[in-house]
Amino acid sequence: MSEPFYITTAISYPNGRPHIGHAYEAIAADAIARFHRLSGRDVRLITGTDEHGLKMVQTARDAGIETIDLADEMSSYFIEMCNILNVNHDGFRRTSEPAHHEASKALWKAMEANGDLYLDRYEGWYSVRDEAFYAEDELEAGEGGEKLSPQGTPVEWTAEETWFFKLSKYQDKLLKLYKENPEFIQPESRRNEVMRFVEGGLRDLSVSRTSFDWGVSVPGSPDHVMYVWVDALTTYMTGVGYPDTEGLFAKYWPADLHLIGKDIVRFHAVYWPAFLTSAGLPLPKQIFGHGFLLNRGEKMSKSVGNVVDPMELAERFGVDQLRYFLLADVVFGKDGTYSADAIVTKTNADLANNFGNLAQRSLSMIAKNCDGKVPESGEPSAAEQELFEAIDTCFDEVKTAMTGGLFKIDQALDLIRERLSAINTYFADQAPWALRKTDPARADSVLYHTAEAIRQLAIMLRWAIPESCDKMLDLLAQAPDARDFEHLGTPIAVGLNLPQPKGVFPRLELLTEEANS
RNA sequence: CGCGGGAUGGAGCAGUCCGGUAGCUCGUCAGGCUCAUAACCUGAAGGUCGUAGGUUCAAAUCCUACUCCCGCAACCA
Repeated sequence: MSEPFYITTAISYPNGRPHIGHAYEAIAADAIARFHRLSGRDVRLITGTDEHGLKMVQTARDAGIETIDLADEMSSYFIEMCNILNVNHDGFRRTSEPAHHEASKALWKAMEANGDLYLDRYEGWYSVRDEAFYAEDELEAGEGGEKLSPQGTPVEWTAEETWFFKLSKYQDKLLKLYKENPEFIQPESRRNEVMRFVEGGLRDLSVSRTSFDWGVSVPGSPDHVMYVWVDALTTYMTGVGYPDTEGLFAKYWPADLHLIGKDIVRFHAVYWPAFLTSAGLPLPKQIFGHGFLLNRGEKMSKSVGNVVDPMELAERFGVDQLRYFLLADVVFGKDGTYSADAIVTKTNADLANNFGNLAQRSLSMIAKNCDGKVPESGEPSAAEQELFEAIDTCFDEVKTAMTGGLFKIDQALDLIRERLSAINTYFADQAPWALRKTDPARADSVLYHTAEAIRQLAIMLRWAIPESCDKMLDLLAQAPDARDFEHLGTPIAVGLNLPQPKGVFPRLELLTEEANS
């Protein structure tokens, strides 16, 4: 039985269409999931949408439609995005689903049974826009002297009855958790931020609202709905069958990784483990807060008009081109920058030139000179030994980069790029087109080893750009079930009939109007 | 003293935790090859690593002070 690996993305708040940041997170999660699948692990990837909360209600009201209709429409775009980007999830959970309501209530009851929930009054200046309370000294005066939140949104004095979660009780336990498990929050900078926050003291958390009813109702308190984060985080368990703790849950929980954006690290690294501890459930092994993507160095923003639809990018540049760019060009964990120019440059250099052209030049020689069959391998010379030693090392290094708990995705791809480049160097040094005239057997040997090297690299790269690597492996006539990491050691068969080679990565041209966008 | 991120050859970045010949990609220049997607290979030019001090045999890397840029609002991972 292979070892389970359970990974989740954050669930997206769908009061707008998905943007490049959602795509980035989904792609990264998919790449990590695929890597583990290729390694033979039993992987489960769950994503979804967090559809509750006042903003959804308001957005729907503004549009003149029912909230659920808005949720249906918007979540469909997120599902579509996953399909288009080849994000191969094992479940798309929506918080509006009945099963999810059941899961959230079960978690609530478990926390209540542990004595961590109590009813109290909450009074303060509340901003509907921010869905947050503010202290008097945080407020600012507006132009007419009215009170505004620090974000400049209107606030009103609100007193409501609300359920509290005894977060304060978990301060020491959380700090102990962070200290004993440095990998629990990554990268390092995020971990430091969280630790500082918790060290500063935790207050009990208001976990219910009575001001609207679009959410999961609180068991025994029909006037209350749960604070969005209580039910949003529960999605990770809904995705493995909770509250049923047999079956999927027993197998996959706790999650190996919650991949999230850096803005919601606090909810995942502080509230979530506190909730779970309270409910007597095991904690996820790691929270990883990735960075944000900046459009040409600027934060994307509707007012600046630089919000980019990831589906349009995929359409324009290619799904794998977009995936490769985001995974390879952004240091995982840090903020990154994207632009049409950067995507074209990076994917042309690494995919079209370094990889695609390598396949094309070698496979077309096989097609023309070897009757389209994989030629005899011959005795490996020192050049081949050196090449394959480098490729073997590459896989070890890639594995280390991807499984060390730090997910050095960009480094892993860089290692692969280096080896593809090494194959190009090998090919040019050996010059099989010249050997063809002087030593045909040796030329065959070079072509054989080049094909074999490409086969291995295509397998190694398959988690990042699955569709293209599969095309590449099609050109090498590899069976669909012979494309996992365990097949790296099964060399391509001599005499195998290869299809007519054709380019896998077309070169992209940057359009004039894209030069500055 | 609010918090955080950043400043490294023309551009974009890694390296900074655990001091020891400054690395990668793109671009530029010169040469090679002609199997290939104007691609591939070789070589070269180009940086006193934001500023000023300090520690050290030695600092991009540690310490101190300072300057500049960007987030921490909104749509948002």
